[in-house]
Amino acid sequence: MQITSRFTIALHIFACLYAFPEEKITSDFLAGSIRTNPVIIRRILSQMKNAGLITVARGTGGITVARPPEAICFLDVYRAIEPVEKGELFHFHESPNPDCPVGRNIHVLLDEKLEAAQKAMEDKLREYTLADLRDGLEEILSGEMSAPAGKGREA
Amino acid sequence: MQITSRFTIALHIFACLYAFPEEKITSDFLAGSIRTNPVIIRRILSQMKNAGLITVARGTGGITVARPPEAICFLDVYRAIEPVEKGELFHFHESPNPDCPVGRNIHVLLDEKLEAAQKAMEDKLREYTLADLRDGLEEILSGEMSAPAGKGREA
DNA sequence: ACAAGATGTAATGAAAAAAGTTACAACAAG
DNA sequence: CTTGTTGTAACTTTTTTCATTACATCTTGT
Repeated sequence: MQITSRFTIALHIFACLYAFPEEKITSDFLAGSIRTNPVIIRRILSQMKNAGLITVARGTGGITVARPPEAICFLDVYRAIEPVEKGELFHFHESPNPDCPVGRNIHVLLDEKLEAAQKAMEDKLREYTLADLRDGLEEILSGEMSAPAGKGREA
Repeated sequence: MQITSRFTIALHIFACLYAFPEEKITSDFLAGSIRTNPVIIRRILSQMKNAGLITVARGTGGITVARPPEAICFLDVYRAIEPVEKGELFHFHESPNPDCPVGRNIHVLLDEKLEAAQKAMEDKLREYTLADLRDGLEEILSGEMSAPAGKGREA
């Protein structure tokens, strides 16, 4: 099973904010870049707003990032977007047999280890910030300029 | 989104194998401990068999672990069970706009970082083996003996 | 040979979750 | 008060997971 595309969509949104600093970024604009429905975007924006990562201008439209890019890490975005059952990455079968010594203890037995694995991933997500995202994008785009799309490469 | 319960079911199966070394472990037996359908179990067994982690006795029934418990890590089990699209944990939206500089680059932009996060989790899963599982279970069960279930604790 | 008890797997269904869509109220600015 | 936007409810579609039934196949014991 995979982690929802909503997370990568959220990062996509930030990438657009840094890529088009002049433009007013609306949910329609973003939906065009991501190729999905504007309502999908608005729901994600809503979650990020509630998490205090951005502010959204009602009525007029437009998004502003609430903190400097160095101060928002991927984990902040992840947690804003994936508020899945108590934040547990791994899923247990609902009703193991309490009359079986294994069944009634399987959760305790595994919890610590699985949480450690989840934490390892989250710690890595914490290392990356929106500044990395912005810089990485800048680098890619400047590369695109010097070697434009299409096949126009000299022999 | 969460990782399928099939992974924790697989670990549950190994726990049973170590907890009941005398008994012949059948898919019916396991289904009883996990409280699911035997076919669910058989499909998981089939995956682990294909991955070379166990052998299953056809006809007569019974499961044997193919390697010593120190030689099978949680990641081996995870990979046997979750052969999700090229093993990618994070999911991208299918069709970002290729005419948008962000849309056509979002995948490259994020891939490295998300793979690093996934790898961090997998590296942690690699640290735990079935020997840890077996030992942890043994410890819990010996604790249960001295302080039996129910509320019979002395004041 | 064949009965008993397993596994292997296809086919199908039910339930849950994710993604997409439509519709419209609320809002801000010119 | 018009225009363009956000906020959100309601609903549908699609996908995925989980569960179930059915039956062919295999192994062993008699």
